[in-house]
Amino acid sequence: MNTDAPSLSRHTLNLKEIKADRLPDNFFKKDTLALARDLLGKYLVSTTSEGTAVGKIVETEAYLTEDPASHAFHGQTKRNAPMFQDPGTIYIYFIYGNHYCFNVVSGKRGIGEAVLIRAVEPVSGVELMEKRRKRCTKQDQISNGPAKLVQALGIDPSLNNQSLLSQESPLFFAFGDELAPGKIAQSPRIGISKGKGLPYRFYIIANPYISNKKH
DNA sequence: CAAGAGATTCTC
DNA sequence: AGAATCTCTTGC
Repeated sequence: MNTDAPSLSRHTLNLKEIKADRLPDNFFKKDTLALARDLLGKYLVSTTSEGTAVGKIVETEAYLTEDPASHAFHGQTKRNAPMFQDPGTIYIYFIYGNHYCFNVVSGKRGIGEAVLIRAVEPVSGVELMEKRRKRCTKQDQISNGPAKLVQALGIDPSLNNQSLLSQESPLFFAFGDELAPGKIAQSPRIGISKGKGLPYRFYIIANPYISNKKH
């Protein structure tokens, strides 16, 4: 029995209601590991000309300063400059010649920390997400990876370095499901070659939409 | 299923 | 050169 099955209310979500539930600015002004954990269960909302799509965050990773796996480890560069902006800044990077991944900047301005959103569970606008992920045939693989969710939600890479906290932002976070404390797990991060031992990945236990069920 | 490799381009 | 990935193919 899957306790994460969609509830009826999810099908009735509309943009106005979700906007009223936006996470406040001070939600992001906390320790980066705490933010990575606290974003689990929250909604990530993306509005485009095609419509609105919403995903519940089920997996995140923290990238800290003094962290060999972080893009910011060797200091500020043109690429990672958004990481050194205020918390709530969008950091989108291009990877492996094909893909984009989405992070929220965390921690104090100037230190270079962020939370990578690794997987979301489709909540609203599911048809739109399926359309954008045309090649994906399996229901639970529409948004179970950092580049997949960018595609599914239609996150525009040109949003890089903009603030999520702005009222006009087409991309923002909102309060979502209450999470029982026992549902959160922590593990090493995925796909990195340095900093492998650090348990900076957070996910919702037994959620079908996490990116890698083995970790 | 699990494992491996190609895709494809930007950054340092 | 190598990358905070995805997809398809191959082989068991």
